[in-house]
Amino acid sequence: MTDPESPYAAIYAVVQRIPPGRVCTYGRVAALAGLPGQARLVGYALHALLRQSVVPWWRVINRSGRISNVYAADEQRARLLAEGVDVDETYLIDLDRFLWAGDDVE
DNA sequence: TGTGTGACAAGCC
DNA sequence: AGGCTTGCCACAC
Repeated sequence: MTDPESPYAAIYAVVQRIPPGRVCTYGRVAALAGLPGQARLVGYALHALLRQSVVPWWRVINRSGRISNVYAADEQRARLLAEGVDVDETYLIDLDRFLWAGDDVE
């Protein structure tokens, strides 16, 4: 996040738009950020946010509705539970209830 | 400068 | 339905 023109800025902006108690998938965030199919970039960008709590990176999960984060999966699950998101012991999340389509706020 | 890898997604078998 | 393969971009060595 060195240049505002960098795709990372768009990713961060989208993640910040995710309402509390709601989660979003990498692909969804990527699409909203203007990077269709480039979900890997989202994961890579969020990887650098682990130190910065200015962005709710914990609200971003994979397409399977699970936390693939091997670096802070425990912390992410705790944060989601604090947000009101029901996270299973196997890091499974109900996308049908907590998935944010992005149409809540424009 | 070039090769390999990564918090993924979609397609195919 | 579930598992395997390919594509994509940016960054580390």
